[in-house]
Amino acid sequence: MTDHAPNPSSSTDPKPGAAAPSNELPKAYKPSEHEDAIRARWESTGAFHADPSRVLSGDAEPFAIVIPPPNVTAALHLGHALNNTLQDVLVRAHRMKGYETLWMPGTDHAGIATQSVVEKRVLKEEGKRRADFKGEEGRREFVGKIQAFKDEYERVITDQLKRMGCSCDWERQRFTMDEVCAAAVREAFFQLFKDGLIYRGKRLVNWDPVSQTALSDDEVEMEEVDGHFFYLRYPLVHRSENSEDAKDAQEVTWDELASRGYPGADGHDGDENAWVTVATTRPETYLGDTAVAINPRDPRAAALRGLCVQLPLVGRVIPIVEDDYVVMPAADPDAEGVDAKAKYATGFLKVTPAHDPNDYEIGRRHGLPVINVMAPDASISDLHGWTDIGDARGFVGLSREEARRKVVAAFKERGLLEAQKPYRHSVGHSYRSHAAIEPYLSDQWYVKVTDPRLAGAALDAMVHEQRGNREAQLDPVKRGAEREAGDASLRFYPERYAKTYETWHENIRDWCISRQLWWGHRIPIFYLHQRTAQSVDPGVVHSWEQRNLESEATLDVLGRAAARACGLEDDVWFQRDLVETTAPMSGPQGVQRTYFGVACSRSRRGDLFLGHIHRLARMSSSSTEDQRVTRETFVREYGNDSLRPSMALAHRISHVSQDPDVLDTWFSSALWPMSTMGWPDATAAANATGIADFPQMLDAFNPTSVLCTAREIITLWVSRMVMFNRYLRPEGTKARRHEGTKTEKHEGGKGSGPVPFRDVFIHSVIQDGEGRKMSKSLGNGVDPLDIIESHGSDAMRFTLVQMTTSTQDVRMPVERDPTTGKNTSPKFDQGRNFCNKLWNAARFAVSILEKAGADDASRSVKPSDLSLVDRWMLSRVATTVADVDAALGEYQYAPYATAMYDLLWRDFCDWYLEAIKPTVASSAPQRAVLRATLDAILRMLHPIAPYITEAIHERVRSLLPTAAIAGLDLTGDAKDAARRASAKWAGMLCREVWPRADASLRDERAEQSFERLRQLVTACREVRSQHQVSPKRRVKLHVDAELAKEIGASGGLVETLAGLGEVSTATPAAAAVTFSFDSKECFLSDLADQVDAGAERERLTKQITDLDKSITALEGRLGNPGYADRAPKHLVDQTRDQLMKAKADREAARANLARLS
RNA sequence: GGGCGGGUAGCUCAGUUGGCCAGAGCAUUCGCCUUACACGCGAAGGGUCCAGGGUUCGAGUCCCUGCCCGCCCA
Repeated sequence: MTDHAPNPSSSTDPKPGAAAPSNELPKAYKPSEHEDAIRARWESTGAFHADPSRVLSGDAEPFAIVIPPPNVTAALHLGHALNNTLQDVLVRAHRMKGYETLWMPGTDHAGIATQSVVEKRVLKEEGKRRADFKGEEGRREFVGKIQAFKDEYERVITDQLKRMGCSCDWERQRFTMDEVCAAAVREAFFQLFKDGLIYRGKRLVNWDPVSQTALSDDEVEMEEVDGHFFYLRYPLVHRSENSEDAKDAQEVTWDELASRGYPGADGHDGDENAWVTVATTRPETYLGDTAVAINPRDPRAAALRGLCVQLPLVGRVIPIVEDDYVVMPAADPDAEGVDAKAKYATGFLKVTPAHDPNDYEIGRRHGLPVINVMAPDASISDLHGWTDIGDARGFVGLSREEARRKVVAAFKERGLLEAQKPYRHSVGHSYRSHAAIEPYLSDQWYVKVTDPRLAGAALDAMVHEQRGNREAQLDPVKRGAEREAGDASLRFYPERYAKTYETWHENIRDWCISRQLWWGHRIPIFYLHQRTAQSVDPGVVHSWEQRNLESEATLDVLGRAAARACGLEDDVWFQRDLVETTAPMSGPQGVQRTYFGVACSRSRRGDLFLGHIHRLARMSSSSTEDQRVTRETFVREYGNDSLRPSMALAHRISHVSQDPDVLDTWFSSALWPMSTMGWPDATAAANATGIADFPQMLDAFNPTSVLCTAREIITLWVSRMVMFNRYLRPEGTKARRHEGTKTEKHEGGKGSGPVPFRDVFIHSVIQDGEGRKMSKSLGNGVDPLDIIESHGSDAMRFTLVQMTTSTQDVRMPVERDPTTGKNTSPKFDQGRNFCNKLWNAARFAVSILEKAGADDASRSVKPSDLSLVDRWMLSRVATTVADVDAALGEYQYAPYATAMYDLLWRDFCDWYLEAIKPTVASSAPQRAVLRATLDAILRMLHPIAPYITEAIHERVRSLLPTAAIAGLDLTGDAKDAARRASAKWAGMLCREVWPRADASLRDERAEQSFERLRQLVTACREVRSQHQVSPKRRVKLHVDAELAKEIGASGGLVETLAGLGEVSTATPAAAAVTFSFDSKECFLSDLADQVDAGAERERLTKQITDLDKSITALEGRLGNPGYADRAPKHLVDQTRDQLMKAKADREAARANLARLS
C-alpha cells in the first residue's frame, strides 16, 4: 500500500511558473516540480467535466469513453497504465477538437478476486475464516471488511489514474456496487427474469472447490497436467428383474458371452465372470457411475445388449447403453496419426453424469440417474446425493486425490486394474484459486444468452465488412431492417478481433451468473416457502380470509394481487416456478422444490414489501400483540385494502428468504455504459448523488464512441455489454438526441437497441524482455508509479504510446534500477529524453520571444513573407497535422508518437532551430513562425504528454502574441471563442483548440528544395568529420554558380548548418577536399592548416567502392529486359538518372584520387 | 485439434495498395561541454528481412510448404 501512496512531499512543492513569472525556465525538465500543480489546476477549473446539455442542444458532438473499471483488488500495473494512457490520448485529442468529451471513471468490485484477497487477509490478521462469520449478521460483518478494503484500494487506484494524467470526469466517478450501479443491476435482472431470459437450472457447473463457488466457462483456464489412463474392469451381470437388491445380480460368464456372439470371448476361461474394461483418467468418480456406454457400431455392442455391469464395492448394477459419442478403440493404437482418444480407448466408457459434462449429456440422452458423490470441497461424500454406499464406505471423506489412489489400489487388489498408462491432458483450473475445476451438479442461475435477442443481437451489431459469415453479410431482409437500431454499427480495431468476437457468439453457451460468494450484487430473488400442513395455525386464519381465500389460486396470482393492492405491481414480479429450459433429470437428483414460488424484486421498495409479507407469514408463531402490531404496520404502510390479498398470500407460505448467492461480477460490468449514466432511473441517480444533469447523460453519451481494452476481455466483457445495451436500451436513441430528455422507459429494445459503443479498440499486452507476462510471482512487473517518480508521467506515456503498434504483444525489457532497487526499463529513457528535448526547445524559443519585445506586428504573416526554412517548417507542421489526425482516426498510436518525435526532434530542433539562430532575432515574421510552430507542437503533443506541454504552454501563452500565420488556425471558431474565454479553464492547453492546417501551408517546392540543401549540409559535415575539422572552424565551400545561387537564396541556411565561413564560385586553393553533390564537383577548403592526404585517400577509395556497388546494381536492373518495358516510366527514368549520377561521381572521385597520389 | 499474432541491425521495434541503396531508438566506435538541451550535438560501423519453393521486370511486402516463439478457443 505504502508503495502506491502519493509522495507527500511532492504535493507541497511550490507551484512553478506562478511563483516567478519572469525568470527563465530551469535547464532540465523535472516532472515532479510541475505535475501536481498542473493537475490541481485541471481539477479546480473543472477542465474535464463533460456537459451533456451541449450535446442535447446540438452545440457539440459527443465523444465518450467509459473506463474499463479497474478491479479494486490491487493497485494498477503497467498494463493499466497503457490502457488508460491510450484512452486519455483519445479523450484529450477529441476535447481539443471541440467534441463535448466525457471520460467516465470508476472501479469494479471484482467479486471473487476481492473476496479471496480479503479472506486471506482476515485469516492472517484475525485467524478467522469466512465460515466463522455466521448468519446474515456475520455475512454483513464480513462484507463490511471487504467494503473497507475496497474503499482503501479505490483511493489508491484513483490517485494512480490521476497521477498518470488521466483526464476523467472525476465528479461522475462510479463503483459497480454503488447505489446508482446497483439500481441498474436490479433493473436488468428484473427485466431479463420477467422475459424468461434468466432461469435457474440444475446442471453441471464449473465448481471451484477451494473458493467453493461456481464459475463461468470464461473463468476456467485449461492447463496441461501429467496424469494417467486407468483401465478398470467392471464385472458383467444380468439385470435383476424382480429384486432391487444388488446382491441378487447374476453373473455373466464368458461362455454365455461367447454364446451371445461376443468377439474374443472364447479366449477367456468360460466359467469365469466376464467383464468389460473402461478407460478413465478419474477412477474415483466410478462411485457415481450410472452406466457404461459403448458405440452402437462397435462389433461387441450387439452381444452386450440388455446386460449390465456391477460396480465393485459399491455393488450398484448399472446398464450398458449405446451412444455414438463413445470413441471406438484404434485398430493399431501405435500407428501414426491415431487420434489420442482412440489410442487410449477401450470402446467402453464409464458414465458419471454428476461429474463429467459429456457424461451428463449421455445421461440425459439415456435417462440415467445422476449420483453426486462429492461434497462442495470435492471430497467424497455420502451427504450430497449418494445413498447406495455398499462396501465403499472407506472412500467417504477422502479428497479427490486420495480417493483416486485408494480406488486404484482397491481395483488392483481385486485383480480389476487391467493397466495404467501415463497420459498428459488439459484440465480446467480456476483462474482465481488455480484449483482443478470439478464439474459439479448444482442449482445455479443462468442468463439465456443463446437467445437470438442476446447473442444474435450481438452478432448483428457488427459492421458488415467485419462479419466473416457470408450469409449474415448478404441477408437482404436484415439489411432492410437495420435503420436506426444498433445493427451493423460495431467495429473492431484491429479488424482481426472481429473474428474472435464472432466465433465466440456462434459457439456461446448459457451464462452461469450465480456465485456462492458474499461480495457482490445479491440476487434479487426471494423464495416463498410453502407452508406445510402442520405449520398452518388454524386460529390465525380468520373467517373472512377463509371465505375469500381462493384456495385454487396459485402463488403468482396471489402475489400479483397482493403487490397490486400495495401499489407495487411494478416492483415485484411473482412467478409460480422457475423456468427450466432443459428437461429435468430423472433419478435421485431431481430438483427438490421446497418453495412455493419465487418473487423477483426490482427495487428496495420491493424488498421491503417482501419483508412485510415474510412477517405476515411468520405471524402464527408470534404473540397476539406482535400479530396486531405487524398488521397495523402493514396497513399503515400500504393502506387498508392491502391487507386481505397480502394475508391470502402470507397464509400459503411459511416464510420468505432471499437467494444467498451473488451475481457474477461481469453482470454488473456488462451494464457499465448504462449504469454509470443513470440507467434506469437517472432522476433517482441525480437525487442520490447530487449530480443534477444525470438525466441527460444517457441520451447525450450512450452509445459511447469507443471502448479501449485488452483482448482477453472481448468475450468476458465486450460481448455482454453489447447484449445488455441492445436488450435494455430502447431503439431510436439517436433520434432522441437533440430532442430533450426523459428518464428512460423501462421497456428496452429487446435486442434491437443501440450498441454501447461504436468502436472497440483492442491494444497490445505488455510483456517483459523475454516475452513473458509481467506478474508478481515472476517479479518482472514494472510499477507505473515508480516510473512516474523516476521519469515523469509524460515520459511513461510517450513511451507507452510509441510502443503501441497493432501487434498483439509488445516487449519491454525489464531492468533493476541499481539506485532504487526497483524495476524499470530503458524504454522509458526514450520518453524522458524526448520530454527533456521538448523542454529545452521551448526554453530556447521562449528566450528568443521574450527578448523580442512589443514590436512584433499583429498582422497576419503570409508564406510569401518567409524564408525557405520557415516555409519548410510550416509545411512540415501542416503535413504532421494531417498525419496525426489520420493516425488518431485509425487508433494508430505508434505512428502518432513517431510523427511527433520526428517533427519535434528531427525537424524543429535539429534543423529549424539551428537554422534560424542567426536570423530570428531580427525577423518578426520568423518569430511568428517559431511561436506558431512551437504552439502547434505543444497542442498536438498534449494528448500524449499533458503535463509538460501544459507547463510550457503556460509560459508561451503569456509571451507577447506574435502575428498569426495565414493557413494555420490555432484559435478555432469565433462563435465558440466567447464561451471558451469565460470558462474557468480558459487559457489552459487541455482546452485549447486542435491545430488546423490549411492545404496552402503544404509547400512541396520548399520541402524539395530544403531536402536538397540538407543533403548538401550533410555532405559537408561528412567531409568535416572525416578530416577531423574542429566544429568551431569555419570552412570554405566551392561550388558552381548555379548551386551558389541556390545556397544564396536559402537565407544562410547552408552556411549556418555546415559551418561555412564563405561560399565561393572560385576554384579552390591547393589544400582542398573534393566531393560530389548532385553530380557536381564541389570543394571544401580551409579545413585545416594542411589536408591529411591519407585520410582523403581512404575516403575516396571507400566512396569509389560504394559507387561501384551501386552502378552494378543499377546496371543490372536496367539490363533486365522486362524492366524497361513493364516498369512505370518514371521509375525507369529515375534509375537511368541514378546510374548517370553514380558514374559521374565515380569519375570525379577517381580523378581526385589520382591527383592525390 | 481450430483460430490469431510474431520471427527484419547486438537489443526493442517501424516498414499501409509489391518500386529510391530496408529505417528509428537504445547499445557500439570516433569527434565535440559549438552560450536550448551531455536526458545533448556531429559522424561512422552494423542486416542471407526464419528456411525452402512459387508469382512478378521487380518480393521484407503477395501465394504455397516447413520450422520456431507467443496468445486465444476447444
